[in-house]
Amino acid sequence: MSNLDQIAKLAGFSKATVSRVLNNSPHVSPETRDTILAIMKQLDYVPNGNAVSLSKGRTLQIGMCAEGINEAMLPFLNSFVETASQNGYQTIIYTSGGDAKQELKAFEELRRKRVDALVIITCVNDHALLGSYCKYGPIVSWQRMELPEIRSVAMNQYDGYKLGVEHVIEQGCTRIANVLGRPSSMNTLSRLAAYEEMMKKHHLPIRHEWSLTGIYSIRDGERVVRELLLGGGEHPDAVLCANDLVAAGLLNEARRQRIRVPEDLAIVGFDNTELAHTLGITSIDNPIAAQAQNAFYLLLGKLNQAESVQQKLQFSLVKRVTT
Amino acid sequence: MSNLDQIAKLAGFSKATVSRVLNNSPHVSPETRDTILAIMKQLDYVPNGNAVSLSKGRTLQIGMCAEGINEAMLPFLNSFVETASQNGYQTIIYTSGGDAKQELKAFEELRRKRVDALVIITCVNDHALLGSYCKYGPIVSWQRMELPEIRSVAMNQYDGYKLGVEHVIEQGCTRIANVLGRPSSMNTLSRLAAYEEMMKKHHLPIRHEWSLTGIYSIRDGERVVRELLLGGGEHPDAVLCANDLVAAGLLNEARRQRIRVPEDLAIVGFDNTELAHTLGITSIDNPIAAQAQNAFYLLLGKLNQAESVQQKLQFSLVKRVTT
DNA sequence: ACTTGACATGTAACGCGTTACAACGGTTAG
DNA sequence: CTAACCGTTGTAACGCGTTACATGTCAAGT
Repeated sequence: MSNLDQIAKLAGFSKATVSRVLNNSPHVSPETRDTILAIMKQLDYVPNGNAVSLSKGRTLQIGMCAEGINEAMLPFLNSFVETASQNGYQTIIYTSGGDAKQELKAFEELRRKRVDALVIITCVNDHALLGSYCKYGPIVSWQRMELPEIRSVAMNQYDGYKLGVEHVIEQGCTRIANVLGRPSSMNTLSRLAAYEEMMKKHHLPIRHEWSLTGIYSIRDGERVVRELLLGGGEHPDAVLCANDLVAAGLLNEARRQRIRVPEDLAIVGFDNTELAHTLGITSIDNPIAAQAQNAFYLLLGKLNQAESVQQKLQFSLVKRVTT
Repeated sequence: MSNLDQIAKLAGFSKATVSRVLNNSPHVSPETRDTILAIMKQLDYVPNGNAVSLSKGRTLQIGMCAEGINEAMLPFLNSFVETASQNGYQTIIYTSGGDAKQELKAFEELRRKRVDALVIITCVNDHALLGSYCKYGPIVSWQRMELPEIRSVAMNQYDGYKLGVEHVIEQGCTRIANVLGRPSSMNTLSRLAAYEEMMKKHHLPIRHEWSLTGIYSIRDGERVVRELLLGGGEHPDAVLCANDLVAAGLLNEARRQRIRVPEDLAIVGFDNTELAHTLGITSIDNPIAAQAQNAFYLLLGKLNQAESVQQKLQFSLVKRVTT
């Protein structure tokens, strides 16, 4: 492995000049540049990334912190990685598996200068703890955050959810259930608030036992059918789901149980993923890719780009066969 | 930001001793250790990751190179990231979007010592070019590789595919179609070979126009219905799909076109993902998570673990409602 | 009493680029 | 003819830990 010193000696210049060539400094004569480039090519030289990071004080790496990678976050992940890559940044994935200790390691990497910034997909630790890492570098969250110092690219779920509630009401549904994710998250609270407001507006009854939380996956969605639709007494005639995965599980299990969709049960997903398209699930479109771009530009402090992306950010409802 | 020098001065010891404390060297007296630890805590010190990587000559980071992240690779991705994390390694995602230049950047990161090793999910560049990077660090591929020097954790698709072909023949199908991925990849060739062998064995006709390639996604799967099942003349009565995504698209579009599954058409997926479970697609189970673990241990040169994982590596067929 | 060795700690070089500042030769303005 | 300046290149310190080797101390072994 050759290093900068060797290049300098062979070329007959100082390290500084070689470094200038590497960094495209204008203060190098064309002949010198050519000479040095030739030697570098000859020795098959590339600068050591760690040395560069150490002396420059930045790594061009951004950490992404999540419990695990699932279908729901793929659009965000892909869009973020791509945007970062276009700007010369790489993305490191930290998964915690829901373990706070493990997640903390990701935060520490910011302090240790292994990454220049952090994107938080999910945060298991206390938000205040996360906030205490803000002094080590920029942090942006996809989720809504309680802490003002951590910026978030999440949109107010309130508006999106209202679209869904309004839609099923227009379809003639009156017994509307909610299937939600993390119990006390801002998302869940916003969605519930939207639900209650719309129900009140239309003078429909709010049945709290029809709002389930802690539902995330396909399998969770299947379980919901039993809990919500198979017991005795009255059943909902519409379910708004935490995401399309849940909607898919619900749809599938409902059909297996001979519940007719949408005649007996309307189902609305969230995020409008490929899966919703495939299964024909009505879903609330959430411009996730644009949020990811925003996240990146916010981290870089390039607000202008983020603002220009902002315009794309609004919910819409895509009607398919489940409503 | 405090550094090791400051800790050493404040504690009244040399840098070397402080470093020993950081690295849990046994050659430090307990009192010294306590003193130094106390100072470190007081100054809120953590060692700079880049400096550590530079002097140790390794980063504890592994690069993962793919065209983009999709559902099909999530089990691999998650399993790999988790295994790596348990062993103190982090995973950096490089996506190329199918661009060879972009992919090359990922390879370069190995040479530049930004990552200690590489896992290749898909390789757009010439395999020989990838091979030329072997001298910079360990490389393992998920895909089968033409080059012997690059190890692969892919299983021989031949065996798995045979299960699928045999299964649909047992179900009474005789006009069997293949829907495959990358045209000339080893996977595709193996699968075709398995198909031809089984068809010959059962004296069934091989119709080359029923083997499509370049099909990867849900939408591709939907398209296949038009190409394979809607024209005039004879149609296949079974389709083996490149993966579960394709199977899902195919199933969905087939139903939309009033083709009865499995009566008129049997569908078999590949990989046995969550999606196959959800949609009730018969699928060939591919122990992807175990392959990912293998990949990691191969990279580390810890063959023993890899071998112990090896036992789990065999295909099986999971029958569901599409056959 | 003397060697041998274990243990604790220090010294200094090393890994590899980057960059502030200095220096040198030559040009141009006054 | 000189001061001011530009372009080119070098010097040396810096970013921050790690580690091979050296040194000093004290106890066990003979």
